[in-house]
Amino acid sequence: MKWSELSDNWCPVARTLSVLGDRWTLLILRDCLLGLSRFEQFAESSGMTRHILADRLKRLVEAGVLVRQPYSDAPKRYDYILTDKGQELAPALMTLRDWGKKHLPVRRATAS
Amino acid sequence: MKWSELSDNWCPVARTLSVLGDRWTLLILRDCLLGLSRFEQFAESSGMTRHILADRLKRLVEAGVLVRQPYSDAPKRYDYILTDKGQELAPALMTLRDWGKKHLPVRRATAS
DNA sequence: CTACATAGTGCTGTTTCGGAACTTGCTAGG
DNA sequence: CCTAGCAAGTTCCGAAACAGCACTATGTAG
Repeated sequence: MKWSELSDNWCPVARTLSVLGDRWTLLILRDCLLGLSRFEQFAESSGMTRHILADRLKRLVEAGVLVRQPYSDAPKRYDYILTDKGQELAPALMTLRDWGKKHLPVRRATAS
Repeated sequence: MKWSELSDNWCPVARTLSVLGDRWTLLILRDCLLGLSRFEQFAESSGMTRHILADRLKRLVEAGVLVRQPYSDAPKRYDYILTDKGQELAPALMTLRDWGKKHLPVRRATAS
């Protein structure tokens, strides 16, 4: 089965994953919840390629999870802001964060 | 950045996603929470290819999210069972389920 | 006119994935 | 013994997705 066919699945979990179940999308949502809103910020924070980032942002806007708000007219520039719909995913991210903190400690020392 | 490099990320969300952030893994977890435990059951329920399924199950066992318990000696056969660590992901799946129910209604009529 | 900043696109080679067939180990039937 | 069937993978190949880097578009500053 192709991934794209999941959007009409009987299972709401599967439908949700058809929107944000790929490798990078949830990372973008994390950044949004951290307050980031611009292309270059997402690119730097997540480390994903600009190519994929552009695609994911477009999909998230189409899905109504983000909105694209102009913050500059001169060179057309946009902020990507979470909608209420997107905000409602915060609890899931929290759970994933707590799970990672508890079960996946960093292996390489990062503390000085 | 490659996906595999995410496992040492400073962010616990990123580390969690390095384990279960790909297209099919959360669907396997869903099936586990629904009570499925065998290869063929996962394959049929999720619709993913056996190839990918075998790989994901292996990863989840390595990550300690599932355990592989023999249920037959004669032809060696195994159940894949959620560990406590895996059970702790249930709240995240619930959130995704509720979000899907609320925001992603099925487009094709499935009710009779 | 050059340099810089933001937000993407295009191109190319590498990975991963989808689909179907094949393998392995064992049981059941003829 | 020979064939069929089941469960759990594994192999192979073509297709899709991805990583990395360069390049474009639009505007500002010097």
